[in-house]
Amino acid sequence: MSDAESPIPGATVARLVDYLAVLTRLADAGVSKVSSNELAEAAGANPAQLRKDLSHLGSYGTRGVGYDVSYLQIQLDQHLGAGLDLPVVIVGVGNLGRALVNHTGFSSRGFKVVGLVDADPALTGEQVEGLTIVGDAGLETLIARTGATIAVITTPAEVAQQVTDRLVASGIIGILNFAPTALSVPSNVTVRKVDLGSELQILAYHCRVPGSKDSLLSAWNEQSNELAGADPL
Amino acid sequence: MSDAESPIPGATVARLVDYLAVLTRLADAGVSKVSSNELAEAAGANPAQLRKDLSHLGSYGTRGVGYDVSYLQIQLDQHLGAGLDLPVVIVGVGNLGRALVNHTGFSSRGFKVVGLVDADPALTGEQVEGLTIVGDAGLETLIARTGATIAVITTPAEVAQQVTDRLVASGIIGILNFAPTALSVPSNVTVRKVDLGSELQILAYHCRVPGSKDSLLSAWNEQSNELAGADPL
DNA sequence: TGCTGTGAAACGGTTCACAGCC
DNA sequence: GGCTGTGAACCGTTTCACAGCA
Repeated sequence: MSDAESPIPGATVARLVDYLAVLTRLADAGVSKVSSNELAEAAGANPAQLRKDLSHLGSYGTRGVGYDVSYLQIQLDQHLGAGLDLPVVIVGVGNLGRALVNHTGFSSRGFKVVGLVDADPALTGEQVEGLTIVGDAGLETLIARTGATIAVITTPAEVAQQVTDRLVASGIIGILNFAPTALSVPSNVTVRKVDLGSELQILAYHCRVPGSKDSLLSAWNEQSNELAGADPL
Repeated sequence: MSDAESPIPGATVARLVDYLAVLTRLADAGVSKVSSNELAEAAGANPAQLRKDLSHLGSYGTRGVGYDVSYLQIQLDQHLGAGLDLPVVIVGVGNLGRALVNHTGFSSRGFKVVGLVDADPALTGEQVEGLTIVGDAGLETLIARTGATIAVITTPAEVAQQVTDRLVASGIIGILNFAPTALSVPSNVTVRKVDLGSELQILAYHCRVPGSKDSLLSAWNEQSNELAGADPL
């Protein structure tokens, strides 16, 4: 079903991306068929959910058999709009920014970093992975020249909003925000936030609580309680 | 309400972490009172949701007035178990791993990177931010010595599962996984996955679709349709 | 009066169970 | 028989509307 204009649930999209990654790996490994069980396990999902997810795009499997790996891969590619080599600019060339320039996960999924911007004059002109870092003032020109529509922000939180405003004014419509601050943008612009500190903190919370009693993490709490002013929980 | 044993909804936990970050910033700026409107806006949430979220931990506000910034900050700290300087080890000292060692968002939220592991013999012994990189074989010893219970994996996907197995066997109960692969762990271990490539791809999808027609991103599609293999710049 | 705290309704997403097809 | 596709039940989350309190 579902050939109308993509009403794909947001949560499903996130998983489709994972399925696609697994399919690509399987195809490279020469595997030609998968069942929903196998694919779901490899992607860390459950089979019923995978089938439900796929049912939002169409019926690409064969009952009693499974899915043809490369066929399903192509279908997901199309639905997700992958394989385009979309140009991306990175604003903020600190440690994280530099790590992302080299990140293989970007290129392997159809993105190409085409520009780097950093406000620090000491960095202007420096070469990173074949790209020349552009100064603050060059942001607008860079975007116009490269035709980038997606930007990654890895600046300090304090300047993230101003950078955002200039990106949006320059035609950027998608922002991946690593700065630990909320960004306000017009409704036609999409922001996705990734806060690495938050991720760790959320993880730590889930370690503390769900393990029925206190989970092993409380071992550390007790250990550090010797000279702790506050008590946990 | 809710003084029983923390049945805090998972989705709420993620936001509480953000509220806490904003509160910390406000406290540093000398602000002493916030309303749910202000706090929600600063954290990128909506006021009703914020109040609902907070109601899971207790009644820490004053009706008709708002919240006392530092008091609420302390309460969130306690409920989230923050402020403990939890020791964390990073396995895989590539570009991303190095960026995380220096990441201020870790230390500011109560985590301390206490160890680095990398299988590349060329890196063994190298100093990064005052820490000496330990070889593959030293993983177990490092964890025992530092008492770390949380690990960050930034290795290639191919070795992530073996690394995980050894981490778990060494007593690690929380893993932040940056490798683009699903990890299987015993039920007492919590894994949180962050796939940077996926994040970009999900962002790109949301840019393509929701903008009613085709959104500006299709401008790039058309532009690149002139010659299929053409690349920007 | 104004803002918090919260039941209750509405929503979206997940899980279940089985019909449908190979 | 086996595995996909999918309606229907289930569950968690969000939103709403207003009661409760300074």
